[in-house]
Amino acid sequence: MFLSMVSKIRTFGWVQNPGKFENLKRVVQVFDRNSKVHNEVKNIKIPTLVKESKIQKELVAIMNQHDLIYTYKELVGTGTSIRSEAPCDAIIQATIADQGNKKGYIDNWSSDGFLRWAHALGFIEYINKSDSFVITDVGLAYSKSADGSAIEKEILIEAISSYPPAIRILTLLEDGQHLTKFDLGKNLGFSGESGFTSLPEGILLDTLANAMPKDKGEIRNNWEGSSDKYARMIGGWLDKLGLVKQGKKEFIIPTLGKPDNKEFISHAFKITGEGLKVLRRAKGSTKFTRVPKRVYWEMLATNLTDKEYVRTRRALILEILIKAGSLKIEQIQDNLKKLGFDEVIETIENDIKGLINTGIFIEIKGRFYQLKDHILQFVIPNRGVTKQLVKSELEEKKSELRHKLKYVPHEYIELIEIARNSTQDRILEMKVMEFFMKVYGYRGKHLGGSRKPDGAIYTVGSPIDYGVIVDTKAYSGGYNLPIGQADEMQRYVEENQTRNKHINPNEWWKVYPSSVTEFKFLFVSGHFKGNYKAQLTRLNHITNCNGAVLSVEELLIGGEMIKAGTLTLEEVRRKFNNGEINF
DNA sequence: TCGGATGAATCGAGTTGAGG
DNA sequence: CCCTCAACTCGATTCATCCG
Repeated sequence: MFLSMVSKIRTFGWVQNPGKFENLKRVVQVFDRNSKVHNEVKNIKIPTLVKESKIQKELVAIMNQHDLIYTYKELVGTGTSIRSEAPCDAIIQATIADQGNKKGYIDNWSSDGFLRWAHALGFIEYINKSDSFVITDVGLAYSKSADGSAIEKEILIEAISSYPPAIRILTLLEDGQHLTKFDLGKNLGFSGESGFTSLPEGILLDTLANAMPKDKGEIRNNWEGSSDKYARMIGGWLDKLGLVKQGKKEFIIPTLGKPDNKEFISHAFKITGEGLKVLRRAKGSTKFTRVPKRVYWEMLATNLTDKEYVRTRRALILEILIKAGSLKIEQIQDNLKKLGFDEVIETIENDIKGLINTGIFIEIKGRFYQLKDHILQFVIPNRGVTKQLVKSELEEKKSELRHKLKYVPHEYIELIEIARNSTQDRILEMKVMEFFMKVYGYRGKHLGGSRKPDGAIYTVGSPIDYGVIVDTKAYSGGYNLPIGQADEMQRYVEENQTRNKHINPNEWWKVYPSSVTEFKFLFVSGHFKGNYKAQLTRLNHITNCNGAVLSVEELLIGGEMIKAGTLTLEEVRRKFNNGEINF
């Protein structure tokens, strides 16, 4: 590994859209001047699809160069705000037809996906300083292999064997289990952190079981985190190569009056015999017989606020492990500190778990960590001394919590980040409900959907059993509890008081058993600001019901105290005083 | 369902314009 | 008039679910 100056920070290694190997091959062949596809794209596709003549001429000209080196921009191009109207302005866009062949080309995001795919499999190589790509020897061999030939398949299997996330999926399936994309997604990459969202399967199945039949298809289609999607796509590739077999998985999820109710998830996978063989070879019996793994700095975090810092930290941990045989966690910590990264042990452990979940074999024996893989050399970009990598406040807070929380599973620490990301509302909603049930020990349900609160929880066997109507909100700047949201809560509290089917036919309040007679309301978000207090007081006066707001950080701390036995749900009950709950 | 498709959040380079 | 630097603009990048 060596440092290199760069200007662009890109993301590689995690592929969202592409699924067809035929299209992958076309993309690789664009880099092979002797291929048919190269000529087709240059002479037919680009001239007909790229309307802007300046761009058209430029793209044809670079495809006519002697050495085919394309920049990211030339390959991927750009989009517009109304994406379906974005003009074709790049090579990969023109190389692949869209679904239904309406426009004749794909958009920049899918083009980016194909680029990442070809790069992840080692068919093209990234040149940092010019932000461009060239074909590799393996890529050229793939390009030249006959379609559908044994050689082609061999090349693809070899390539996927050195792509860590694919090996991770095979490893998770190794003992023959039938796992869904959610099982896999939860254990893939830096799962849980921003950029690696995974939906809690239990909550999803429960929501599915309790949904109206007409809504089930939509839930099954649309409820999917990024990690779940990565898992689904990798599973799909492996299925095509015969290494896993995709088949739906059924679950018995009892609902009210239907104790044997069945639900299914279509995206589930089992390893095949051939898959096991490939996995054994990828693992090898010694470091030297293992298939070398392609790891990139650009895949060590994706959507994180602090991705540059975190990627470099993770890359350095890997580098430390590559250089040493076997190290204690404290030794890794010391080494990192010498490199300017002062981190608590739990952060390093968390990073190593993420590296393992990315498909890198790191053995943990007692207190010792040892890298079992042969990692191909990769570049850690260096943005120069002017831009020092500094830990952000958010990273600081997360590492503090990693240190503090002994009982709460650390995957929940990412709620701190998720709660600030307004695009992750659904994940936050589901995870918070899961947390209340799994960690606090409340009973209840994630509800969601129209005219229902996000969740309803309650106690059983407390001195005074009570129910809480929960609303969550992911918000970047601090949540001020706008009046619209408060009004919505007012409606839920009142619906629960009157319980009139004609007012709300979905009767969401049926979650609460008759033993629960006291109710609270609660808003959960990253942090609160503005006049949330006035809204809480107003709600309390109108509904005669006590409520509160709860920050995600306090949610975690409360969960820790419950697990440690220093807080009870009865004590939590007394904290609903129309203000912010602090433990 | 499969294989992308979509609107949007965010980030950072470039532009503007107030202050000196 | 020219320089500095923060505020703001706008295009590029990357989701996190969505969907024909």
